[in-house]
Amino acid sequence: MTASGPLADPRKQPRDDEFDIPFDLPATAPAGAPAPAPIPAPRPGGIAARAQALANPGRGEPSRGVYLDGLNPEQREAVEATDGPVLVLAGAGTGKTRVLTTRIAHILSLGLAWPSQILAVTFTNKAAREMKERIHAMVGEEVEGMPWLGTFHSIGVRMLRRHAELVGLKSGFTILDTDDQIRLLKQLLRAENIDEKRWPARLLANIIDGWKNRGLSPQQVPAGEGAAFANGRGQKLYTDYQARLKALNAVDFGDLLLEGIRLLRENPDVLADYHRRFRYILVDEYQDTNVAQYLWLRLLAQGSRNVCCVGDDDQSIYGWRGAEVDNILRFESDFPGAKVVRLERNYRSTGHILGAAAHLIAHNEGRLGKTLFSEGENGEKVTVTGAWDSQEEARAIGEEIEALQREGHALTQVAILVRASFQMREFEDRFVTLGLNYRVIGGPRFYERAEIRDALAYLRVIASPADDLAFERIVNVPKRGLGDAALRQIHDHARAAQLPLIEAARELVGSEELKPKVRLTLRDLVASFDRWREQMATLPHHELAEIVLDESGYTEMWQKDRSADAAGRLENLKELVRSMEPFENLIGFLEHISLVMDVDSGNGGDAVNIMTLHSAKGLEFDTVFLPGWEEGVFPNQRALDEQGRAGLEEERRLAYVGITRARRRAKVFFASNRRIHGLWQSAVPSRFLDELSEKDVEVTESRGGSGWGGGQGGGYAGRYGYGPSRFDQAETFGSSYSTPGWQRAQNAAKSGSGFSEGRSRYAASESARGGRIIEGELIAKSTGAPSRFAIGDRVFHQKFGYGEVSSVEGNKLTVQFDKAGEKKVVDSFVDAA
DNA sequence: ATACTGAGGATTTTT
DNA sequence: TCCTCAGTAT
Repeated sequence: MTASGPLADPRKQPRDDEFDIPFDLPATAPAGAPAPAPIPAPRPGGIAARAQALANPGRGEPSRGVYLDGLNPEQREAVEATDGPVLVLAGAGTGKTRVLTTRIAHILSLGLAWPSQILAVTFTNKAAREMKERIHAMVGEEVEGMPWLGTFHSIGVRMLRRHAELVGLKSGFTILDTDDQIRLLKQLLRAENIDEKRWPARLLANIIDGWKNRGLSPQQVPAGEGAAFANGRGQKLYTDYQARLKALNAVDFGDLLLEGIRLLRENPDVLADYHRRFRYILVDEYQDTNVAQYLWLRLLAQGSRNVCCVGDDDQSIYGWRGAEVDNILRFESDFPGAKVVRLERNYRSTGHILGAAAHLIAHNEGRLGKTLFSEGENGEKVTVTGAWDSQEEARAIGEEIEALQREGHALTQVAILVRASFQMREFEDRFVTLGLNYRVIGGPRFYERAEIRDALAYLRVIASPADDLAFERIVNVPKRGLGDAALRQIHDHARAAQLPLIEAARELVGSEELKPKVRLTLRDLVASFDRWREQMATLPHHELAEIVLDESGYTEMWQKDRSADAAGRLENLKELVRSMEPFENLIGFLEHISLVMDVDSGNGGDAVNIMTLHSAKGLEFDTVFLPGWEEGVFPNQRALDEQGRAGLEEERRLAYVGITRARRRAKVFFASNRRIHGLWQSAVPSRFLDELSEKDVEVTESRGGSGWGGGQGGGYAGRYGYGPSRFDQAETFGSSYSTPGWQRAQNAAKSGSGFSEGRSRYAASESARGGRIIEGELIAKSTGAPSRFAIGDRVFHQKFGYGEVSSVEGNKLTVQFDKAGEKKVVDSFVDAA
């Protein structure tokens, strides 16, 4: 097996023998070791033996290890129930990961299985990495013998590479990401003469993904659904798409599972091998599994039936991408005789936070029901604060954070969790003004950046010349005069001669068909690729990457670019090259990148975390700010429109996830007016606010004193008003929140001074003026050392690019940025241009 | 082949 | 409002 099956840690050179060992022998067994059938004895001196010795000083009875100490009774029950199916319902902060990792350590130390006989699946690489680290902490090096610890996708690839021929692929198949997928679909749509305006490729990609999530092959698509796209051509397009993938020897992410299912179903011998191999199966975040993943798991679990799924139905927030909460709700009937363990003891949050969250989530109907409790203090109440508009919301949160900072709290322990990323901007702008360090988590991913994808495309063409999608991507990047016309010629020839694009190009160069200029350029390009491919054998791959980027003119292209982000892009390219170093070779790196494509974002010191609620799942912070709790924003209007009650319940689970991220302080905000897509809209507080238990909530005024009902000349309360909405009539709204601010707001709402469409525009300009006044005060207060910049200076800012200083007040500058417009920034954030 | 212009669309995200 | 994409003008 030289075409490299990926290992759980792709940075290790794939071992040649990995797949040649019979499945019922452990991959890690030393040569000549006895086969551990049916139950392997602990190897002398092995981890299991050591653990047993530790656990049972003076006794021969192997039952209990030190690692079990400190588990509560339920956790211990979940760890020790090794036989048969187990469902662990683990509420937020109840030690879910701990149970999972301890269970693995337990299985290993009792010698119930070799490391290579345990299948442990997670959703994200991050989760897999963490699990691996924690197991390592418990059992040491033995974790290195666990090749089947990984994400659904990485394990899927591993199986497919081994048996590629059985599903019509070659082992070196490439994995397409969403971008490649869409470009391919665009080609298909064009070939079918389908109007891409009416039937966008992106939509088709989503539909196909949806089918794949549900485990449906083209033939299995329900007739009605297959007809829904492009006047009945959906199913045909799906079929064509799969055919194209096969022709390219490629798969998309969905195929990694779908083809895996097909492989197991159509090849009983292969399935039987895996049944023998996997004595124990563990699944993290089971509530997030989709139908395909469920089917895949069920196939594999039919062997040993020792399957342990850990999840929390209340934290199922990925329904929109195919996750089926049903999978967890149905576990007991899917796996008869299953043991269900509930973990309800929360180790993370204070009583008030838990109480508020529990009361909220109790409004959902379809749930298994858990009641979290903690033995800690009640702590601070959850606060609910109204702001006039989103700018003021950001200002109020900024001030609270500065206050926390003054009290000595670390910014890394503060998070702002938003529903949608458009909400982040307001905070970024505000924090730039304040000079408050922040980091956005989850934004555009490293690998999605154009420059990274371009660089990778070059490397892909070098590594696998038949990668047409990669070739297409970079054939004219940087611009070298090989435009549409030239590409079409190459395409035509490739199709006629049945060759990959780059080979077709090579032949065309030798003919008279191309214009002389094009011919020369293309000849150079083909020659360059030949040269690079030769160098692949002699040069370390990261050096090769550097050479490729330089010689292709790619680096130069960005060096010449004067736009704001060019510097950052060059930095990203350097980072990419750096990240290649630990890998054994180019192939290994590309394999890793196609599945992981995630570079550890260097923890840039003390900074506030800004992220979406979705990406906050699994994390925890001392203080959590939850802005934007308004009807339409959260719960999100589209979720309600498209998914109805199910959508509302998922939004509510999202709210639950948000609150339960907080250890000590949860602070909810809403704004009465918000600009959405450039239009000011008056907003109604989210129904979720009223679903928080009053005993755990305190309604406060925004700290800046300029909130609704607050200060700033006492101006806002009178102008404040809700637009007409069903929420106004809702009975729950007549709640007895009793702070002055809340009551004033209610009075204002009842007095009928709600804004009409026209007046909400008026409100917008008023609020904008209010904003500047506040900002003026702040700036006036913060005059520090005189700035090193003067009016008229040219400056460069990491985020906004080049600009000219138009005013200087202390260390705060007002800069007219060429691209980003006028911004106020702290001078330490800019450099002289 | 590239630069400009106007329309349209704009959640959530992993692999 | 602001960004992306497609189509047109140079």
